[in-house]
Amino acid sequence: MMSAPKIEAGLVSRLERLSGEDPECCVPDYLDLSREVTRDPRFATALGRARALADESRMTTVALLRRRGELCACEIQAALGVTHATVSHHMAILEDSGFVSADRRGKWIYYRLKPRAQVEVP
Amino acid sequence: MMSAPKIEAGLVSRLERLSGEDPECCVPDYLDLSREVTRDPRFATALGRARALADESRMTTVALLRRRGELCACEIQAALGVTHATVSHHMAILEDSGFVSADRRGKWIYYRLKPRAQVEVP
DNA sequence: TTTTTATGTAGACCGCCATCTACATATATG
DNA sequence: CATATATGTAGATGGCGGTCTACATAAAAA
Repeated sequence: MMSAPKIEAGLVSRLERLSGEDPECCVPDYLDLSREVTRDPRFATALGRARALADESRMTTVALLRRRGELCACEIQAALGVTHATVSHHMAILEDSGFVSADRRGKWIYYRLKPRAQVEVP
Repeated sequence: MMSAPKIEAGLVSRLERLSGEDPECCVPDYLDLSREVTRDPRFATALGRARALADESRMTTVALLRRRGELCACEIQAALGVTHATVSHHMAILEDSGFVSADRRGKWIYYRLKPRAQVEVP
């Protein structure tokens, strides 16, 4: 959304007309309002968490962890049917977004869900 | 996740060993467990909702609707700084995933949030 | 009706990301 | 130590999706 597309002249004139015909009608600078929202640190967090769940493998992993409580990487690999490299990739994303915590016990690394495994829009 | 990668022989043997050495230890067929989870209709719904929020433009739109209550497409266009075609694309996704409802009043289509604008893993 | 405004649709482009292979690192075991 | 197992990392690749332009449709205004 960071490119610089053309805003139709009609839209601009309508906004100007709106703000002109009724002083009580607050027509904000929509772009600024948007920027204010996205500047909120919670916005980046929420977006990261949504992205983390927006993948079938990761959503499956979280769903499985909800049921099994704890799974090691190799069990997740078996469940997803992917390579261990892919599992490692996914678990890093789930850790970074705060969904899971990792706990190494010997050769194995066990993952479990952190509280509140959901996404809320700020 | 639907390709058919190679599962290392070591993983298979470990699972076999695990299930062998302790009859109480339930080592499920992980792939089947995964399939059971993803077959749940709520899984597809949750995944669709996560995907819907996993985009900066749409997350911004939902956040703005939470603050403003109601916005027409052209206002959303101004806020996002994209073309109307892009807005139309995004709003269709937000409608399909159940986040927003549309209400046509004259030339304008106003969008508002439906209750429970969040994503929960089934 | 003709024109303008608001939104939808179709198709193309392009960057991002999920996945893989190959190699590296960590841990345990012989 | 050497070997086997478990996981991490780097780089390549292919497909999905966000965005655009161009055209189509809906609704109001002239």
